Amino acid sequence: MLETLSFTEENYLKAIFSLSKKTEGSVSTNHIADKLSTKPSSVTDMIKKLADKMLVDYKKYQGVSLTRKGRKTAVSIVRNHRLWEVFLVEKLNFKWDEVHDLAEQLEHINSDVLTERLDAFLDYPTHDPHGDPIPDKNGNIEQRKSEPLANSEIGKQYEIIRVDDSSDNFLKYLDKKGIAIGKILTVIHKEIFDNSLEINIDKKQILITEEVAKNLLVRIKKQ
Amino acid sequence: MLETLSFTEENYLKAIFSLSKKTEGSVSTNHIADKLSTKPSSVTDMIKKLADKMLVDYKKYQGVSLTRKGRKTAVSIVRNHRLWEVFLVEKLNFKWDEVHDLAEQLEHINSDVLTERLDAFLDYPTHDPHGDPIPDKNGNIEQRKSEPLANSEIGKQYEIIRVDDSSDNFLKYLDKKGIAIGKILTVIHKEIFDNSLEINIDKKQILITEEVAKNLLVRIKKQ
DNA sequence: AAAAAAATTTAGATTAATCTAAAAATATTT
DNA sequence: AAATATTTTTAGATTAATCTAAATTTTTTT
Repeated sequence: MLETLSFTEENYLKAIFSLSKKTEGSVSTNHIADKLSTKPSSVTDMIKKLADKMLVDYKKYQGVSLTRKGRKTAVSIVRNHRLWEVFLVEKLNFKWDEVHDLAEQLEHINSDVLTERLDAFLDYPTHDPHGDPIPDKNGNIEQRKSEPLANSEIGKQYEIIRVDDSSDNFLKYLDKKGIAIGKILTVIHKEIFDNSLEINIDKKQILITEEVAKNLLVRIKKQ
Repeated sequence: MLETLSFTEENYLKAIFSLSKKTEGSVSTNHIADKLSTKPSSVTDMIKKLADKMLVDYKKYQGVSLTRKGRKTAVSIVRNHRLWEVFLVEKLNFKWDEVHDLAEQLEHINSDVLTERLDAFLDYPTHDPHGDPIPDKNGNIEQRKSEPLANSEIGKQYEIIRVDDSSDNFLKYLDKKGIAIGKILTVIHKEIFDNSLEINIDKKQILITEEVAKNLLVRIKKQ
């Protein structure tokens, strides 16, 4: 069904998939080049190749979007990536800031059987260590409602369910502050001047900047 | 220490390592080409590249051998391969005839930390599902003494500790006959005409051809 | 030791993925 | 709507890994 793609082709599909979630619609050549740290001319070449394989829709100068087939492939790679991240954290005791690069390699191992066995071995996890949803084997992605903590209201209680930035530095910062997926926090005060927040978490009061609050995705716990 | 090598370069090192165990000394271009299903001219090109990187010793028309550095790399890939095979069989319930191709991909994931974590997670296995020894992290390979069952003596009891052919077909044949690593057998009779063996295993008497007996490595249990 | 066979290397092409520099198209500003 | 800036594509090269076909070296046979 899904033909064999090169490592590089798979990475392009994944990049386009990831970018199209934000841009809604077609993705520009420059964006892809940025995301993959390559040059726009290289992107144009690869896009043509992917278009020949019916993985993307492409009209010159108009950007690209994934076809159904392209999306299916991309989602399957994302599924692999997130399952391997769970494996690395839960079974091999890696920290959540250490797993991305390894999962980038493991995700390209192409075997449906392996993926399903791994899924079962991990007891069918629904989210990866960063709170991102793991697509099911049919490619469906459960979308939990969440909002950035930056949009929160004073006095309300929230549960942290996801991070929107998975960079090492951000994750290590969160560790240091004792902020983690699943924790409950209450917003005490929002500073009008710089939008920083005073929050209560684990019975301690801490201050976080707006930048941090934008990248913490939460859902309301109770009023 | 060990620079980054391409997938292909790693496979050449592994092939040379594997072939030099049998040939003792240097490995010929044609043998490598056969092993990797490629052409001798391609092998020559790659050998030059590996020689430039000080991974092999090479003199035109004289074959190649691994340098200390090349051997170290090859052994580390073999270590990865065998650890992943153990993982696939013990944790993901694959059968021993199903793991080779997956391990061929997993072995190239380049992370010492990952390897050591995996080793610990599997509780430091010493042998893979085919009975091949897993090199330790320093590259030492424990050599258990063994002999082909074809060389066995009548009336003696042996333990099966390794298979010398890991092809799907051979492994499936062994499954069907109830022959597995760790089983104990007694040699009842050897037919002079074709060197086939009558053996007793799990209280059943079965007949195996010389070809099979050559590929079963055993060690004596008691007289 | 000469001839024949086999193994190995070289020369020259090919494919995938990339790049730089220049050209073309689109978008933005005045 | 013209001029300018930005984005995207094309043209032509480069590198890695491979191939075929021809040339060379080594080995084996006679």
